[in-house]
Amino acid sequence: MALALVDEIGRDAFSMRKLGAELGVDPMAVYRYFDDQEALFDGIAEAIFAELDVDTLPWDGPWRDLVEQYSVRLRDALLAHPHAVAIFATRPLRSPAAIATGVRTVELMTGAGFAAGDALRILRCLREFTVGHALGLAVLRLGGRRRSRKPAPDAPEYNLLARGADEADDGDHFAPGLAAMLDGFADPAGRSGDARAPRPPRT
Amino acid sequence: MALALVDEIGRDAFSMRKLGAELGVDPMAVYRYFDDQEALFDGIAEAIFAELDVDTLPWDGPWRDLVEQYSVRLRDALLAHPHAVAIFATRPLRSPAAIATGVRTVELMTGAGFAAGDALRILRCLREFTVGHALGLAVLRLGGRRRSRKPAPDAPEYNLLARGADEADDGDHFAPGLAAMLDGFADPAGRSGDARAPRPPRT
DNA sequence: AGAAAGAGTCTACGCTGTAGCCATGACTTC
DNA sequence: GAAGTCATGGCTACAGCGTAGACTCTTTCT
Repeated sequence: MALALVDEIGRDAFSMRKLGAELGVDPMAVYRYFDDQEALFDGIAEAIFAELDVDTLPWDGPWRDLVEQYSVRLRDALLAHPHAVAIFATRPLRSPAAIATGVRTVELMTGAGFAAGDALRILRCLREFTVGHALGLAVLRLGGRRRSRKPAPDAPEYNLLARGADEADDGDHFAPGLAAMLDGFADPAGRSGDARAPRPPRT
Repeated sequence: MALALVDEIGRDAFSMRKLGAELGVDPMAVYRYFDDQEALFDGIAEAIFAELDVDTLPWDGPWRDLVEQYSVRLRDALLAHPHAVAIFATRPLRSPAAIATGVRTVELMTGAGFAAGDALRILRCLREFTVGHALGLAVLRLGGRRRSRKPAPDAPEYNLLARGADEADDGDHFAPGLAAMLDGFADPAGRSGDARAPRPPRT
């Protein structure tokens, strides 16, 4: 499986020839099933999307729970394949399954009173934040090269950034960020109203 | 200039040899200045960051204006180089200039009452959303291949997603998303009133 | 004067994506 | 059974890639 090989050796080291070798098959045989490497990467993106298992999302609950769950699952699925996040992030993903999920979500949100355009805007924001987060985190975790060499707490150049980095883990801002964005969308005028899921306390 | 060449022919078509040809120089000459292609791409990312011209940001105003301006400028700079967005998004950017900007921003936010860790979390969220947005948009705009073939409004398969896409342009959700996230961070308890008051100290 | 450093060039190696053509076996249609 | 079609995989070959290593030429420092 192409995704597994990318997970193992990374996107840069990946090649059609190695994929063929992994499958015990001539490299050119892969081209029977995919037009070219781009198409194969499209398949990888779809495979990651399939791991979301969108059917088991809380489709019957409030829209906020649904999109929050969706975002968390997407994040987790992406971080499970750090070497493939960039592949996922750099293509549109117009597979029927993805489109169907999008339609279903917009339907649910229009049912909750959103205009279709507004619903789509919110979903795009969430997706972009989630993908951006996963990509940034994957890059950080993989980028083994020269590590950040953060100054020690008693060093003179120990600045606020370093202290902030000590206080904040690399990935623990996703849930707060997601909640903040949803809060902002749910309550755009600052008025409190109907559905406001209780936010998990930060830290 | 490497960035200009990437802008022109795209990242995939880019090669050290073509860069050398563009500069009217032997391809290997580039290796005098950059260890390898990765280091050169690091330089491209730094060049994009330099275009932000962070010194002219509203450093004397409220933190929210600052980070909002910063995000908008980052988005604009990235979208000005659609072929290079993926390059920017897939490396950590630890240049001195970028670190100094981060330190300065965190300083301003702690001055406004934030804990350093919380400030850093907020900045990370904004950066990830911004980069994710620019990347998604660049991919959409460049991905010429099979266009989306959205169904016509009177076609039977004209669904809510298509209607949403008609109502919402590709890129017009960035400002609302940014505002929503900032609203959410400024008013984390969901209570209306004097927004943008930082949270009481954590733990 | 010589030494050292910097800049650019040339060659070569192992790797890449993939076009084109051929071999094989299974299945369909007479 | 015979003949044709089709899916699958193998092999070869080509143009291009990143870059290691050794070389030359020019400028600057002592």
